[in-house]
Amino acid sequence: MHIHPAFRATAAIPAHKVGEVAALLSAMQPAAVTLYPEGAVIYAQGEKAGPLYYVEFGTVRICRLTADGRRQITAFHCAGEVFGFEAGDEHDSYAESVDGAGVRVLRTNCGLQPTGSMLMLALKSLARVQNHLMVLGRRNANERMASLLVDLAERQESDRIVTLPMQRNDIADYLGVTFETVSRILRALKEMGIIRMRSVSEVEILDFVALEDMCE
Amino acid sequence: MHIHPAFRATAAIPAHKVGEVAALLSAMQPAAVTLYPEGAVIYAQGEKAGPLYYVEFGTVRICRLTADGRRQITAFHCAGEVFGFEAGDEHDSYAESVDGAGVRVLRTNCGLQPTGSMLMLALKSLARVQNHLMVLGRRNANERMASLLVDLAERQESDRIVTLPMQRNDIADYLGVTFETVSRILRALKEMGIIRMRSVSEVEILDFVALEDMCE
DNA sequence: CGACCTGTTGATTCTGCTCAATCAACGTGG
DNA sequence: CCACGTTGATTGAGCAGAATCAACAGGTCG
Repeated sequence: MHIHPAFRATAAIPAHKVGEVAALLSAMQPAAVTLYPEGAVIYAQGEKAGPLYYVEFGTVRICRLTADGRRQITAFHCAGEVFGFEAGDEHDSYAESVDGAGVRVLRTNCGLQPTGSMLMLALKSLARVQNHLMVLGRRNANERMASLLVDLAERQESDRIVTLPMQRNDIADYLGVTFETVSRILRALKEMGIIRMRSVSEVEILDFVALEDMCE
Repeated sequence: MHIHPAFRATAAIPAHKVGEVAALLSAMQPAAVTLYPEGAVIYAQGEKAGPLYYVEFGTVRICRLTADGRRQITAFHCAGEVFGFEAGDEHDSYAESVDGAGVRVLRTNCGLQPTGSMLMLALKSLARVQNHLMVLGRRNANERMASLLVDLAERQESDRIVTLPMQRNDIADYLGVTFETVSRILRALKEMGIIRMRSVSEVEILDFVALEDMCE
């Protein structure tokens, strides 16, 4: 990853995501895009919460640690999505750039009344997390990987080629498995003729229906 | 369970829960309490969403099913809590009474602007689910059980006696394990001297610190 | 070139699941 | 009152899936 992220082609923001945040964006006079290089912290655990963040390009991971150092990634956020919701006045998760991400701060001016679109976005986050809860609670490793691939395919609006912006370690901590298991599952999916790796971070989906069947 | 739930003593609503929903309750002219007997469906999957619900007494479970019938309980809601948030216009989870629960419908009159307290409650739900995500993704069976016990202890405002309003099956589907494993873990915790069972649904916590250590 | 990092693969271990038996509590009907 | 069926909980034996430990490959960068 020697090309500076700012100079890479920015992922197009999927059409279905533009509408739902347009109101919020215009209402909040978003600041300029800040560029967070790979691995950079956007906000830390324990930091005072408040503003929301809008992903202009790239990918962001939301993480939480256990006392003994195990990490769980609770969400990835791609271009066009909003993150940073917090119930208390402190972040109990932290956010990092996965691959060099451009992020706008949305000033919510906490005093003002929250807009309906803010509630709607919070509910989107809730739905997404609830869905992931199901995956972690009741799915085996194969199914977990399948659901990530389907999820990314939908977000990237392509059922042929899916790009994995994050590395194996991140996938593992998102799916609640080890990175070795991620490797093995990808191999298994290859041997089943469901996917093909074009490169280490590019998956070609050969049988999308099979993937979907695995996750519902 | 031959005593009709309406005649059982209603659980006191913990003090810390009254404040945060008071505004919402008064703003929404809640309807009368509806009594849902054990196992009754409060809303179904696919049903049109809209109203929120306030738990007056008893416990409610929020569930989701996989295509092949596996169930994940994404949340339990106790007296004083609000549930029913949904991102789309249909419920993609369903809600059932665990033990005979009294529930008020909060009419949100969807057209009106959502109140700040509504957002706040949605964020509380989000935080709770994110926390559970961590439990399912990165904790073993013992730690999962411990976190449920600590959670219930806090909600019931007692670090000595915790009542389990739900049965083993429900606990299992909440923790993402089998009900046999729940039994085994309770035995293990007993043998470690951390808990004692006063009855099948009443846990006496002998070493609260040990439990807390197990879940953070 | 050599050090390092990420990813892959193999061997072994172990946690929790599956299958199954047993038990206790409760309700029903003779 | 007792025999019986049902339901939920407990316990055991064996197994499977994923973790752990370890070796190695390929690419990148100093």
